[in-house]
Amino acid sequence: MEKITAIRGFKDILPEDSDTFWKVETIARNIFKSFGFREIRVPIMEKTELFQRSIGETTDIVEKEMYTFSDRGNDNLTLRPEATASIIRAYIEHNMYAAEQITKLFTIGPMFRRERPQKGRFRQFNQIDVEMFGEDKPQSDAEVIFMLMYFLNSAGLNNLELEINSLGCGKCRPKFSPAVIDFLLKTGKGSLCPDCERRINTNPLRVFDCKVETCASIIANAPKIIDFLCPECEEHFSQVKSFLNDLSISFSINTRMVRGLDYYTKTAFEVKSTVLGAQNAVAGGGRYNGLVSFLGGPEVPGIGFAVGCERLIACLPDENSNAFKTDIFIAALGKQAQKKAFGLTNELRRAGVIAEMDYSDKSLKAQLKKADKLNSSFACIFGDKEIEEKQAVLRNMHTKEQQTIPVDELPKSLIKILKER
RNA sequence: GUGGGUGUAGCUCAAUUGGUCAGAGUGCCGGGUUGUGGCCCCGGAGGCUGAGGGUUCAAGUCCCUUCACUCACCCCA
Repeated sequence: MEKITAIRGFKDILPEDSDTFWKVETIARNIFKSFGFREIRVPIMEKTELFQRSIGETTDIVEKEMYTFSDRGNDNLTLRPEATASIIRAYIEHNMYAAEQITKLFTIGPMFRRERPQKGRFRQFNQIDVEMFGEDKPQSDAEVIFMLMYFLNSAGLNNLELEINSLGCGKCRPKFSPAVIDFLLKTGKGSLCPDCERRINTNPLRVFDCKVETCASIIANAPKIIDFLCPECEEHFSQVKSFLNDLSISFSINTRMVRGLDYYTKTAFEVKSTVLGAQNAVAGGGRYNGLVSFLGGPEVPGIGFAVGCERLIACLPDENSNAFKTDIFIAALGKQAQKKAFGLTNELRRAGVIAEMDYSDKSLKAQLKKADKLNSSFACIFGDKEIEEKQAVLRNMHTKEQQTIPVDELPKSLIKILKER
């Protein structure tokens, strides 16, 4: 029989790693809460149209990475490649903008992108996603970035680089794009890499991101977005920088950072780790002031970011040994003891004690071996003999010290000892 | 989608120019006398050498195909 394996790029998160995910998510929830963000859980699938409209028809995500299919009712559906679109959809659908001026939301869960897997990149991966609606003040940009950095540091990340940029708005971008295209056609024609030649027509701003050396050297002299910002965007950007400085957040300005999704305006930012390899972006985000209305909602500004959980965990120093610990192992010897121990073990568990036993009536030696393997702090030796003498033995597995406990006080005194240690 | 690397016991890896090559360590199970774990010693289970085809007297070892994993490009978290 041929064995069935998981889908390519889809990973099982095994118990050892699951603990780490749990820790990271808990830190996120607690920190976000203190900034006033509340959790929203949105579906994993949406109508394809939602992503096409929000992310942009010509982006790589929409063009070739989405898991899109028709279901049995011929509805055109897509497994979400990111969370922002779904959250905005929910925000509009439930008229959340009417209930309050500012809405702060976050969600945690899996995203799907059909890319070629590599280090730090999977087809199903988890993101922690944060969105804030209704506020356009530069403080909010700084607040969100500050919260992100605070979270990443709290999760245990150290070697991080924060890069920010401004992408302008609907007023300044139309002036900038033609300037870039013009420059590329004049200066770069023929010397750009094939990908960039193509980008001139499809998405000229992306040329800025190219890593090919010849392209990079050409682009070094290209017009910069920040030189084209309208007075409003310029003021906003300088305020953001100023507030970040006030919050002691160090950053660098990357005028070539453009980000892959079409909807960003004004502030864009990215957090990179130096220890990850090629896929070094741990988190990224930005402002998207036109998107809510573009998706059918009111004119409400928004800003948000996403953190890649797998990438975050990948750059965590791997000291955390998530060894499973057991409080007590009940070593039952004999038929009668087995029967009573079964009740005892479950009684202990009901009291919140991590208790284990063995059902096969093995030798005491084998059972203690098992207790040791389970990383048990204590072993309770509980045989027919102990029942006879009405005294069970409690063995401390670290110190080897043993004490006797009256059998008829059994669950109670064990719970007491274990809770008080 | 494109390119490179890799695929041998649960895990990490060995197997001279194709010729007893199917191994080691670790892990797992058991034992080292009567009811006391970790160390040590001994024993045991466990592999159609990723899959399919070909060359050969003979193939983990060569060739082809395929699948998977992995790294990089592309793009992004």
